[in-house]
Amino acid sequence: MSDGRRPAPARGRPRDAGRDVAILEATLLVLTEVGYDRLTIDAVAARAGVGKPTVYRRYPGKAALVAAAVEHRVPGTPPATPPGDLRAALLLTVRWLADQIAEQEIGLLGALFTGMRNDPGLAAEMRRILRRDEAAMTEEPFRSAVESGEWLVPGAAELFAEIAPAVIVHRLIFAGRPCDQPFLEHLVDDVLLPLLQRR
Amino acid sequence: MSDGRRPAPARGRPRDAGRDVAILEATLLVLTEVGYDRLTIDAVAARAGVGKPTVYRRYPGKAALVAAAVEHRVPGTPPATPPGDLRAALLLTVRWLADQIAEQEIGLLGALFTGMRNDPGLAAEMRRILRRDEAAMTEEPFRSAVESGEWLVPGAAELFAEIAPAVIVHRLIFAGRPCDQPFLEHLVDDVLLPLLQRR
DNA sequence: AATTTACGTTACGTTCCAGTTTCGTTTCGC
DNA sequence: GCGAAACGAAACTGGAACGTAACGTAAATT
Repeated sequence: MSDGRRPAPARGRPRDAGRDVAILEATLLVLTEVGYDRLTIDAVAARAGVGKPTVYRRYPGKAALVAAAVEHRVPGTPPATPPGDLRAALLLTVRWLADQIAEQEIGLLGALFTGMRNDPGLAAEMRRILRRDEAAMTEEPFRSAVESGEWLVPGAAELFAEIAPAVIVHRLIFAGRPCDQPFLEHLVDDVLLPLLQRR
Repeated sequence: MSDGRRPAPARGRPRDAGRDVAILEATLLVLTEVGYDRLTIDAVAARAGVGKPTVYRRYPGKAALVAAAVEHRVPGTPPATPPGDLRAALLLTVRWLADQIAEQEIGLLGALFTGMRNDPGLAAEMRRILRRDEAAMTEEPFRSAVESGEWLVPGAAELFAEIAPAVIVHRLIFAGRPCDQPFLEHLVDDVLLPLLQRR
């Protein structure tokens, strides 16, 4: 939404764009490290090598800062999938997805959990980002699959986006178990493939 | 784990069991209302109609209090399912599950998200509770289904417990959309039934 | 009755963090 | 060069919540 940039001051010293990105990247770092509620502006400023007023000059508070940081975040691109082998493509995508969630997104999901209670705007923003990432994620494996002449149930991409992240997050958070290779193969062979290729 | 009860004081005024449950129930109430991190001991004490030292006499801090409250919580019992109609049974169970999660468990999941960062013990405790609840949940519909001579894939109960809560939570939290009737029918017809009856 | 402990109330001191202000310095546009 | 605004450092105020201690009272054991 608002990125903290004013229309046209045009007078006096302009803001340092380098500090802009330093603040956002530091926010993401702190967010993934300690979670949303333990994130403090002081910690972000220190990590960014920046004074605290420099942060407050750009964002009114924690919610806006985190929203801007998540917005700024460039999601990793899913790996290119080999054409002609749907199982391998799904396995590759699911492994990449599990790594992404385990390494980065847990902090974002925690922010979503925490922030949605008091700041619905932040929650909506984060959901928008997550949808964007998921869309980018589901595009690749199914495009190559369809190109290979593979038959898939209609709405396969949506079904995948609905189930795969859910099950992975459920295992990581609620079960507290890692998404190792046997689990991912189970997910692909016993859940995803039967659903996507069902006729 | 520890429920804050001493072995055998046997002398002096005994602790009031009524206050015990009042504290735990107030904790659950506040937890579902404001979430884990915004839960304060003062609020719990006030809600329970109890002095703050009375809480601290029983639990050393927030983590132990929440753990005990979640332990004490009696999970709602899933509705009895009609035999001979697996689809109706699943639909009933899934609807009940969605209501449970939307009404109560979101606070618990938030506590899990928050607590796992600084208090692994609390996280483990909450996972144990969640497993217990899920076990109680999956027991009913599949017992009646098997009794009716319905054929199910081996490990059907585990598969259900792995997928249904995950997809429901994903929709509620990440997508921010309600689990209305069309969604639940989609979940049962397009995901659960095909997987459980696959041969 | 004496003792021991729980209880509520109230009042603390502490810590953490938010958000602001001040000040001296730096960097830009004009 | 001059003014305006950003910058870092630091100090500051205020609030919220923690956890503890002190008091008088209530309830149990012996």
